[in-house]
Amino acid sequence: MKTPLKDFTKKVISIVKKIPRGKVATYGQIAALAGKPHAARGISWILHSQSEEYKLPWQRVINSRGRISFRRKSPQYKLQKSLLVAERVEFDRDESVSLIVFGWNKKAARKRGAPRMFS
DNA sequence: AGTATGACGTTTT
DNA sequence: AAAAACGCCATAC
Repeated sequence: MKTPLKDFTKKVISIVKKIPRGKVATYGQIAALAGKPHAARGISWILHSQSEEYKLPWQRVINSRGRISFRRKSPQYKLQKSLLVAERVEFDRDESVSLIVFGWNKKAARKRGAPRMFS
């Protein structure tokens, strides 16, 4: 047995599991919901190491810009994108998701406004 | 205890 | 606007 997970981590796990199908949340948003608004980085560790163990819908967690946080060519990027597309999440041509439309909790989208669709 | 890693976020160059 | 710097947090070793 590994070291018991901290409350924060368990909280994060339970929150991630609550993200509805077809919606996405950001790392910072989850961290905030778990009580540590600045632990976005910690979230990445959790998803990286515990997603299999706890069957987390890790694909529904993206960064604050509404984009997938992997390099475009990586297999993980393609996997995540296909999983999301399968849930009816749409990507615009900049490979970004509108947090206004698909964000689980709209507050995250608020802050920064919708990702610029054209530039 | 100090360093390294991880899928981040915000501010400053 | 793009890139770098900085800050932040949880684990592994």
